[in-house]
Amino acid sequence: MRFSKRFEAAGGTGLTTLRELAQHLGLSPATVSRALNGFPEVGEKTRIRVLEASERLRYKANSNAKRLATGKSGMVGMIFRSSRNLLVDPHFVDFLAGLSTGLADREIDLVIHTAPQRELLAHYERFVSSGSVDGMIVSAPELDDRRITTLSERKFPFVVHGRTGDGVGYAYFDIDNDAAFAASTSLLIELGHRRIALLNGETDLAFVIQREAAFRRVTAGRGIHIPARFVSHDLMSEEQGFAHATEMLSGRQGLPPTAFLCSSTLQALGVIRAAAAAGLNVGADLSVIAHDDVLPHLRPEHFNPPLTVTRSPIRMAGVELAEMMVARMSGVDPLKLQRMVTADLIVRASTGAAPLTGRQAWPH
Amino acid sequence: MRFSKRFEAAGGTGLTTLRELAQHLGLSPATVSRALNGFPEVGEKTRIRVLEASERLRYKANSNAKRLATGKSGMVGMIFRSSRNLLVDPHFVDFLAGLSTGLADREIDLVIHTAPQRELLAHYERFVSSGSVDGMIVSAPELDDRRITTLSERKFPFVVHGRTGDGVGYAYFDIDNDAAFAASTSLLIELGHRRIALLNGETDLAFVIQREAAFRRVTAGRGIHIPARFVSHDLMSEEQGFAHATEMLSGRQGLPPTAFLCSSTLQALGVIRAAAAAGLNVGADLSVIAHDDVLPHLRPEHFNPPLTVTRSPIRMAGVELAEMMVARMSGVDPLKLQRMVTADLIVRASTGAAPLTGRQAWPH
DNA sequence: TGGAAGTTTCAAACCGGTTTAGTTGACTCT
DNA sequence: AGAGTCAACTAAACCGGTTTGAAACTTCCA
Repeated sequence: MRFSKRFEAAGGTGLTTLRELAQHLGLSPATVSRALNGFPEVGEKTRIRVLEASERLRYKANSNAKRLATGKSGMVGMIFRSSRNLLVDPHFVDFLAGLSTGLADREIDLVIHTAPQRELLAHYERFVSSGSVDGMIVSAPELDDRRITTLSERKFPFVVHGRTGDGVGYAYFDIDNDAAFAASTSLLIELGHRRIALLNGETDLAFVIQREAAFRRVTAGRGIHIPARFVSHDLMSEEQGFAHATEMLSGRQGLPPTAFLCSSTLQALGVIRAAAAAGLNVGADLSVIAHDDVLPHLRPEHFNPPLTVTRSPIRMAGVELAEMMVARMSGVDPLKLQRMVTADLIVRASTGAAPLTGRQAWPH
Repeated sequence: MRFSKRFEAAGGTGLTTLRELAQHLGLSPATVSRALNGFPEVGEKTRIRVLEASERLRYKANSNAKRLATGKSGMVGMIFRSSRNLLVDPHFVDFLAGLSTGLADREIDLVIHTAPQRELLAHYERFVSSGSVDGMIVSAPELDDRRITTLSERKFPFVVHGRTGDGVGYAYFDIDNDAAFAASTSLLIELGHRRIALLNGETDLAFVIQREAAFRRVTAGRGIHIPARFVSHDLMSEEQGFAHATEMLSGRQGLPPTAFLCSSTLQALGVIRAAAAAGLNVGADLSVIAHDDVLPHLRPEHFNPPLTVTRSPIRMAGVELAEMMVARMSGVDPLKLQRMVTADLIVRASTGAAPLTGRQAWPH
């Protein structure tokens, strides 16, 4: 038997180790390590010898040994709750795509971990204090997010996509949800709409609450009352958009809305389908606006009619957060790593003057 | 100063170590390690003492030390080429979603790594022989895929989504592309179509070649000639589908096709848009079939008209491959881990009898 | 009562790198 | 010539777990 039982059990791969390489060269492991890692205190000819031999013997440093010795993993992590399953949400997945390419540019790998809701925080703690990763990415925060408080307490580097509020102490990248939804709402009101519906996301998410607050502030400011049945909280999918729009347009509960404001282009797609089913003409009988996260294969400019949107690529957010994550890991003050971008309002054919019946004030 | 310089540099976190925990309990590290890992040779009262103390002191084993000692990482990896950027492709991303949830069920993490095309194989080698991961997932293989040969040579556990051919020696999960596209093609021919176009994916991918081979075999078998301009190879996106369909329908190069066979529902969406622009009625003037990978927010049954498809959820492939990966890592013979599923043909309103002009044989 | 067998526990080696704290030898300065 | 400086290299400690091989303590039986 060539290898000891212990060696086999330990997953011994029979690959070249640093010690073997050093022995082969008649050098100490220390020197070889330094030569390979580009430290200055190695002679030029020695370095070349080492690099050549390492190439020839196909030496690859054991990454786990390296991580143990340096205390750095070269990876950042992300944890999903298996219940809610963010991985089904295309917005989220597209963010992930941006993130991983952004990290790759900096030679950092992304570790994806999934845990059930009730164990979520425990997994965060384990991930953080086991040294698996050098930083964490938090996405879709809730208004009072315990992941964020946990990571902050542990003083572990992390960045957030979205933010729980103003004046927070962590690094984040977010769009100005308030400005975007205020602008959309104002546009609809200026077009004469008074019965405006909001198809929003699930209630506990911070951005959902922020968007809704803007919507309610602007409508209230113009003296417009929004009945409860005009606001829905649900998955931001085509199906749910269709279902809620169909219900609202049916008029079963009272006059239907003349305009829909959607948190996502998927929901808008559902609204358009519901409008078609109801024989309504989008852009004339009914106006639709959505926030556009720029999903790669869902182009609101190709909808029929082309969709009015507030636009901000979610993939870009991923790329930016990758950069922030790296900065954060190297100790940059989180307060200097807070970025909020405005989403541009792009007016297309899906919005138009409110039909006359829609201009009447809502009976209180 | 509480900690040594060395300690700080090594990322010393001030967290409880196994040795500290052992000292605290008046036991040896060996016993504590065994107690925590459920080995039988530990007294019951001792085990309870250890577990309680570990809980109380919030002990979390350092994962890198564990990995070094055991030679197992508990992670599997996936490498993307940054150039082609599979991460833009929703099919691929949805596969990833299935994969990561499937792996999570088995407590395995997924590591995502990105590398430029020309360094791709080197990164595979480094990933594999540095012990970073216990297994690799290969997606979208080419017909003669060097990633597969490299991994095979290294005898490293891996599974493939798709397959390079018949009688291969590695573990894979694939849909029966041949049967699916043969069935679609046959359906169109039986409906009287003779001028059939194929909108396919990028040329070098194995499934693209397999699908096209089936298409050509069935048409040729019925004596139908397919001119080169009726077959396109491109990204499987809505835009490209629209562009190719528009060009083919323009009739600039000769009679337009009366039917389109698409490798993806996205392309079909583009074809439908092109048909509308050309004033053609899908289902009557023009038939469209696509393969449906069941992207969560792109439901061909909601297209207008509802789309005839061959259907096989790509997300499920991810889940299945996760299971296979685990089996493969624990040494199961790869030949026992080969699975091919058939895609069901679901006929909807987008296919219909060929218009009379379409029934004429193609002039050779 | 002595010894075999079985159960718990421990000291030390090990995984494969990195880093500290020197040592060696050549060169410079006075 | 002797002290001081500097470049190049090394031995050994270290990161924090796991596992081997042996020792200590019980228990059981002749």
